[in-house]
Parts: sequence; C-alpha cells; structure tokens
Amino acid sequence: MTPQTIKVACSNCNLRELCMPVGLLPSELDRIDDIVATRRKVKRRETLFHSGERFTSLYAIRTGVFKTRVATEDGRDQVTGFQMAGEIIGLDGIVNDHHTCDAVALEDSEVCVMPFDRIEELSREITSLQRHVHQIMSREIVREHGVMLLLGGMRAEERLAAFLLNLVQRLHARGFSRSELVLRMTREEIGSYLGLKLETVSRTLSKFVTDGIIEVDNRHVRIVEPGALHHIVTPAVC
Amino acid sequence: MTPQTIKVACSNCNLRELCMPVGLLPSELDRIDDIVATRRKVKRRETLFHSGERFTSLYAIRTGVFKTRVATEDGRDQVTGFQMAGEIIGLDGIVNDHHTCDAVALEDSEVCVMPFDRIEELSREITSLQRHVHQIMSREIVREHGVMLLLGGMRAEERLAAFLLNLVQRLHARGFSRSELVLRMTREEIGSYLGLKLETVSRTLSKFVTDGIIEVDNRHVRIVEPGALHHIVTPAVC
DNA sequence: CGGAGGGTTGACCTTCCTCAATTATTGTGG
DNA sequence: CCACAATAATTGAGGAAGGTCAACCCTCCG
Repeated sequence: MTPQTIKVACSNCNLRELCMPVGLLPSELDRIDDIVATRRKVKRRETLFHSGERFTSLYAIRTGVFKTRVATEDGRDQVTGFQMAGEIIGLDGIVNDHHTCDAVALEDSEVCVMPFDRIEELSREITSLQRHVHQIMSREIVREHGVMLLLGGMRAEERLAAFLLNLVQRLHARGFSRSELVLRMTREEIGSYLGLKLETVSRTLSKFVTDGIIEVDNRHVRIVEPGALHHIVTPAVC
Repeated sequence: MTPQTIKVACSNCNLRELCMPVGLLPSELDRIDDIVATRRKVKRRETLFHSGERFTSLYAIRTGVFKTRVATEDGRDQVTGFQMAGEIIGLDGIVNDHHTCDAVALEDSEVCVMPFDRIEELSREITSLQRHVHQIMSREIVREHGVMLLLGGMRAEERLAAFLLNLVQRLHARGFSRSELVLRMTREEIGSYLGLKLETVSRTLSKFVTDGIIEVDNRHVRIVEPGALHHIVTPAVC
C-alpha cells in the first residue's frame, strides 16, 4: 500500500448519504470507518453468501446490483429483492447466526464487509448509529410489507408497473435518469420476484410498449409515460 | 394499588421464554422490567395502532391475537401477519417514526407497552438485550421471506397447508394442542394474508375435509393427517 | 461462426376469481 | 331469553388471468 492509497473509509465514500453513515456527525464518521473491515469484490453470478452459511457480517453495496433469493427443498425459489449501491444486505442472518437466503451478484460488484459484532459494539456507544441500524432493519420490514401487498393482491400489469417505478425511483436517488433504466436482471428473475412466469413478464412489457407507456430494447427500458404507470398501480380513486 | 398487586414485570411473566426477556440473566431481567411501562387492553376489532400514527413503542402481546395489515389509497388491503402471545409488534414504525400498518385485535387482548427509546437506552447497556432486539427484527424479515415464497410461488392448497401448519406449530410452542386449533380470523382475513379470495379459502378447506386431512367445524380445525399437509407443502422430493 | 442463454409470441389449459344463492353463526335490543 | 339483523361461511356456475408448452428469434461471446 502506497501512501496515496485511498483509505477504505465511509468518510470519503460518495454513498455516505445513502448508506450506513446516514445521520452521523463528522466525529462519529471517523469511528464508523473502523467498522468497514474490508472490501470484497463479487463477480457476476457469484454469491456473496448463501443459505446455511454462518453469519458474520452485514454488507454495504458499493457498486453493482445483487438479488437475494430463498429456496425450498423441492427446488422452487423466490427472489426476495434486488439491491443496489448503498443498500445493506445480510440482515436475514442475524436471527439464527446463519444466512437463510442467497445473495447473488447480477453484475460485477463490490461490497463493504461490516462484521456484525463490531456494528453492535459501536452502536452501543454511538446512539445515532444504533438508531440507524434499527431503521435499516425496520425499512426492510416495511419494504417487504409492500412486496406482500404486491404479491397478494395485484395483477400482472400492476406488479410490473410498481416494479419499474420502484427501480427507476431508486436509481434516480443515485443520480441516474428519472426515465431510463437498464434492467440488471433477466425476465425470469423479475418474474420470480413478482410472482409471475417469465412469459407473463415479457408479454406485459410488450403490452406496455404497445400502449406507448414504455420503450424496451432488450434490457434497456425508457419510461415514456410515467403517469400511466402510476395510474396502473393506483387505479383511479373515483 | 394494594401491596398484593402483582407487579407488571417480565420476571414473573409466564411468556418470558418466548418474548422479550429471552436469553437474559436474572440480574438483567430485573432491569428489563423497567421497560414495560404499562399494559394496555385492546378489545376485539379495536386497533392497537394504525397507519400514520406516531411511533413510540413496541408492543409485546400478553394475551390474544392480532392481525397487521397494510392498505393502499384505493382501498385494497393486505394482511401482513397474525401475531400471538409473546410476539412483538410495531417494528414497522421505527424507520420513519410513524406506523405504516394497522394492528387490529382479533379477540380481546392485552399487550405490554415498551417505549422504544427505553429499549434503545437499555440495549446500549445490556448486550444480550441488544442482540435480542436485533434477532426479533431479523426474525420478522425472515418470516416475511417465507410469506413471499408462499405468495410468489405456491398454489392455493399449498398456501393453506403451510398456513395451518405454521399456526398449529406456534400454538403448540405455547402449550396448545399439536393437532387442534381455533382460527381467530375469518376466511376473508386468511385469504387476504394468503393472497386468495375467501371463497377459495373455504373451498380449499372443504377439499381438505373431503380428503380426510382435517376436520372443520366453523372456526375449529382438527388436523387429522399432519403428514398429508406437509406433503402438500413439500411435494415429493423424488 | 456457432452455440448457449435470454427473450418473444402463439395456442391451449388450469387455477382461481367473480357473481350469486343459500345456510350458519354471532351479536343485539326488546 | 328470544327474535331478528348483521356477519360469516359454503357451494355452484361461468369466466378471466395467468400458466404451460412449444416454436422461433435475437444477441452476446468465445
């Protein structure tokens, strides 16, 4: 390591407004730097952790996109989420000291490894970190409520519209376009997440194109009529 | 309050093996008693908290059963869970200081009110409490993964079989029968939770009865062939 | 250039939903 | 305590949404 090596640190990370350090004072920021023990690169299709593996750390995504999935013995699986830069994964492992889902990189990615006992140690001292950890877990619970609403009651068009709006909103929060996005996942993975078959995802996207709501070129999607998507998710309140 | 009044306390609560005090030393138990500020009775159909309300406390269920539900503007709603004695509700409120779901009592119930800032305060001092709070939240995340699997990929019979097995297993952990249960919720509420219409719930229960897997007398269910239910949830692994 | 993985589209079928009628149960006021 | 209303549950018939199976195309790579 040369003296010029940029220190692995939250304090100079451009994701600090989205990630672990949210709401911390500068003095506290220095201390949270200690949490990030190492970084780890994960290549496309590789897993960051998998079900059954011992839980040691939470991971903050620095670059790239992941999917998390749970599986049953009989081979079915369900994508439980797609995570991008600044988001925290691994929370499932806390309860039984073992992960209960897989995290798979959808593109070459990098994460910050945050040993959980260090997080607990530090959050005993830094109140705002403690609060933030609680908020991250609560946010995940609330997000999953939203997915349950989607899976439990919405029709295919509604699910897909909600999915696209959610993705583009999160990308926009990261400085990307409000109307264009590149899907990092296959139609099958989208379908698994939304409780649909890949053919239905494909057909529904085609229908949106026909209706002039979006433009699709393979993985590239342009949202032409965001209002129409919103309208599909929230039918007219007459 | 007469001297004979039983103190509101975890240390003499018969749910302490299931609830907040799990894994605490006797000396720590005394301190956690301070968390439980008050108890609160909630009558059937009344809400413990509702969406939009300011978040102040977590609630440990002492007696009774609750449902939690999220709602959309256009009137649809989704039951996100059924909670019983020893379980903690209110975690959804942490992230934005406001609740995002309703908690409704399905029968006359009583909860222990645990102000969240007291929990945070104490869990800075008591490591095992800190860990336990994290586990409770992680458990909820993992539970919701299971619901997503159910909603995303299973058919009606599988959903209902999984539901019955889950209920009876939790009741058994509380000292009730391994094979008999009383449904505290309507067919419609079950349907909402499972992403099915009430007619489908009713029909599927009837089919289980015809197949000799269960016996149903209105809200009372007797599981005659638990193996068959398991087999429905996990199709033969050939 | 050729193969594998990913995506689209069509035809048909299954599952579950919708609508409706009927019965059972629970709750309430006289 | 009974009668009646309101709520909950069952069951049937018909229909719609999405699944299944299959053929075909595209595109990205080695």
